[in-house]
Amino acid sequence: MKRVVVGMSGGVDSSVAALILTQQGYDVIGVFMKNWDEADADSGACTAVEDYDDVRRVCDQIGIPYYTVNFAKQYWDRVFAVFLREYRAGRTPNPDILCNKEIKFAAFLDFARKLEADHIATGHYARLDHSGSMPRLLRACDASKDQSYFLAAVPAAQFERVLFPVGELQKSDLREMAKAHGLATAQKKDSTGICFIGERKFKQFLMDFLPAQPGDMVTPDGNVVGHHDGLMYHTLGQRKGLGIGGGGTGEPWFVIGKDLEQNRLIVEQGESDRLYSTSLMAHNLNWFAGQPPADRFTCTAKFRYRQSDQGVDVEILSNGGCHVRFHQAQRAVTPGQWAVFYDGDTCLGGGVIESTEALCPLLP
RNA sequence: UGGGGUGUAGCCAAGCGGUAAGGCACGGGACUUUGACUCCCGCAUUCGUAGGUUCAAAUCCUGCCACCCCAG
Repeated sequence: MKRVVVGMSGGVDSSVAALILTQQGYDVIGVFMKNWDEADADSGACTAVEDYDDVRRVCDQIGIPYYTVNFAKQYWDRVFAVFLREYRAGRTPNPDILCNKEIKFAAFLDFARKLEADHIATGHYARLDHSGSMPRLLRACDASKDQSYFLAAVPAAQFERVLFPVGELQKSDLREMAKAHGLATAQKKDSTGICFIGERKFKQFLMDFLPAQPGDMVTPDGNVVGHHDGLMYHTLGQRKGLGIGGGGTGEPWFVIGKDLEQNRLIVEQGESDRLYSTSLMAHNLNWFAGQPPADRFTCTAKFRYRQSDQGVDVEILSNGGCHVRFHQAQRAVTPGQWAVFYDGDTCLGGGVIESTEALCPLLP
């Protein structure tokens, strides 16, 4: 009997993933990862305990053994430290993409090997085609839940023994299945926020690790219109949290840039053309096929989770990066985030956004 | 000190005798395995202040206060 170790979060998706695997005749072991040690007992401190309780309940219900494992050290070193470094550098990282690469499909994979597992599985909404020499990552059948974006940094080899049991399901059917089997998590609300850390007041959370560095908020022509507590607490295209309003056109204000040298946050009132870009440069590329489809190719891309697919022309550069030209100007494409490429339902890979070319230069 | 103007929520701002629009900000929620965006809901028993007129005042009258502008 093939053995599968399932990463269980305490949510409904991984619960059903485990259920499906038992139905398919696998020898299933549930494993709950605890990767974040709560520093202080503020908001959401107990959710990890509740989540593990749910994992235990579900595993008892479907009759599989369960374990818990703590990757807090690895998470901190390989994910969170990078996350903080990126923020310090003025970028906006995506910790969950890194988490998948470094923890769920690396540290966890190694752990499963020690349990002599043939496969690992998670509750991700994505599909893997194992028919070829290399695994091919495909979008989930439920397009509205597709999470392939978050998997774009994982080297293809790390997917060789991975199963995504819920990738074929519609979310509504998955909920029904959980309900039909009376799973403890059937009605549980989907969790959001940074993986293993959870929903937080983001600025407050960051402040615990990146102390305030107050500076001015200025318009593109240099008028000081307010003050900020630190550039790292804001990201491109952001509206909330600026605290400025009134006067002018009456429209809301948005972050359109960061001036690291002078520690100034550049803001503008209304939907600025300056928020739009026509191309980007990316590095740290990961291609599931082992290499890009060609030196130049056309495909679709996403620059953030749940964005609709955008047509782009990709040009591979000699330095290992790539230049991505957008068919249509894109709003608030942000350095540190990931550009992920698709050919139809196939996820080709992705890379970290290094810089963008503005539709309208910020400085004349 | 004369003359004029303005004072409505944190900020803009409608209102012009009939019982406080709207926007921004902010708060809450929805959406969402990053950060964002977006959407929905909430947000002045009260109109600088003290009186007066009136059935009824943010709206009219008077005093006072504050700020702005022009004179000087």
